[in-house]
Amino acid sequence: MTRQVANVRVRRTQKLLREALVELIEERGFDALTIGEITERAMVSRAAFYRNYQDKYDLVEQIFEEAMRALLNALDEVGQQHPPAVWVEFFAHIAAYDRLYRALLGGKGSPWFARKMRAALADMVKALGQGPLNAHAAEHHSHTFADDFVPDVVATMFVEATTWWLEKGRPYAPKEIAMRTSLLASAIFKEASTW
Amino acid sequence: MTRQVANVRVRRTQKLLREALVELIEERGFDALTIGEITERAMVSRAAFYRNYQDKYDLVEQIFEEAMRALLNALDEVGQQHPPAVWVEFFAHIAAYDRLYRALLGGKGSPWFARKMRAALADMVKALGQGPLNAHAAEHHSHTFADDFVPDVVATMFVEATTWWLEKGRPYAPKEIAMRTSLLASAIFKEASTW
DNA sequence: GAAGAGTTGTCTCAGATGAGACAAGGAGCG
DNA sequence: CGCTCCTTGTCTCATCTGAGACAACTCTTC
Repeated sequence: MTRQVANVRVRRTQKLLREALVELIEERGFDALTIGEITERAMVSRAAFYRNYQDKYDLVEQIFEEAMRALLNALDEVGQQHPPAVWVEFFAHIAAYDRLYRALLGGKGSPWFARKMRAALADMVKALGQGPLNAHAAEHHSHTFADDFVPDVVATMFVEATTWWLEKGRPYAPKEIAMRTSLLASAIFKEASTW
Repeated sequence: MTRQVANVRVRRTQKLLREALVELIEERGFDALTIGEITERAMVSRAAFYRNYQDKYDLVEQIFEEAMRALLNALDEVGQQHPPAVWVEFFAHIAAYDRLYRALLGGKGSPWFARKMRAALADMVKALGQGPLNAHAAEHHSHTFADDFVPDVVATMFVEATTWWLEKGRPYAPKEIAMRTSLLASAIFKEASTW
C-alpha cells in the first residue's frame, strides 16, 4: 500500500476517520467497532479506509503516534532542566488530548492500547534514565537487568496514574499529579539502584 | 445553480464548510472572512464552495435555517400547552447551539445576522400570537397596526436577551431566562392591547 | 456441522472534487 | 489617475473518491 500524504483529499479523509474513531470509541468502545461504522460516521467510503489504513489498529496507532509527536515537541520546548517539568508537560499533554486518551484508556478502550502506550512510555523513561531523573543509576553504574525492568515498572505506573486521573475527571492540576507521580518514580529508581 | 443533496460527498462538503465557518467566525469575525479562508479550513476547494453556495451569506443562512428547523422540531414535541414552555425550549436550543449563536450574535458577528434572526423570531411570535401566549389580543380583537409592530418589538427583545445571555456565559438556566423574558413579552402584549 | 448473518479486504468504474488559470472588480496608495 | 495586490466567481481537466459487487472469513444458533 502506498501511504499518500501530499493530497488534500487524502489528508481530509484521514482527519475525518481519526475524528470518527475517537467519537465512536467514546460511545461504544474500541473493540465493538466495525470499519463500516467508522467510515459511515466519517462520511467516507469503506474503500477509502483501506486505501489509508490496514485495519482499525493501524488507525489508532497513527492517532497515537501523532499525539506522541505533539508530546515530544512540547517536551523539546521545556528542555531537560527540571525532571518534573517533563512530567508536567506529559500530563498537560494528556489533558489536551483528554477525549482521545480517555477513549483509549478508559473502560471501553482496548487493553491493546494500554500495552502500546506502556511501551512508548518505557522508551521515554529509558531515555530520561540517562539524564538527571535517575541520578542514582548514573552515580552507581548499576547496569543490572533493572535497566530494562525498572523503566517498564515506572511506565506502567504512569499509565495507571494517567488512567486513574482521567477517569476521576482530572482532580489535580497537571503540575500536581506530575509531582506526585514523579516522586513515586524516583522512589522506584532509588530502591532499584540498591540491587 | 443546482442545489445537490443526495450525494455523501456533497453533504460532507457542506458539513465541513459549516464547521469551518463557525470556527472562523469565532476566531476572526464574520465580515473579515474570505471564501478562500473558509475553504482552506474546511479542507475543501474553492470551487466546491461555489458549487454549493452563492456566497458566505448563503452559507450562514443555511446554517441558521438548519438550526431553526431543529428548534421548530423541538417546539413540536413540547406542544402548545404552556406558553413559557416554548421559550424554555427556545433558550435550550440556543444553549445547544451555543457556539453558533455566540459567533453570529457576538461582537464579531455581523449585524446582518441579527436582522435575519429578528425577522425569523417575529414570524414565530406572530404565529404564537394567535395562540394562548397573547390572550389579550385574542380577547379584545385588537387588530391594529400592533399586529405587525408588537411582534417585531418582542422579537427584538428576545434577540437582545439572547445576545446578553450568551455573552454573560448563560448565567441563568434556560427555564429561568425563559420565564423572565416571556413575562416581559406578556407585559408588552398587554400594554399594546390597550391601544 | 450446517445454515445464516455480518464483517473483512479487494476490485472496478462512473462521477464528484481539487488544482489552477482566467477575467472582472475593488481597495489602498503614491 | 495608474499601479499593485487581493478577492471573487467561473471554467476545464486530471485525479481521487463512493458505490457496489465479490469471495473469504468469523460468529451465532439451531
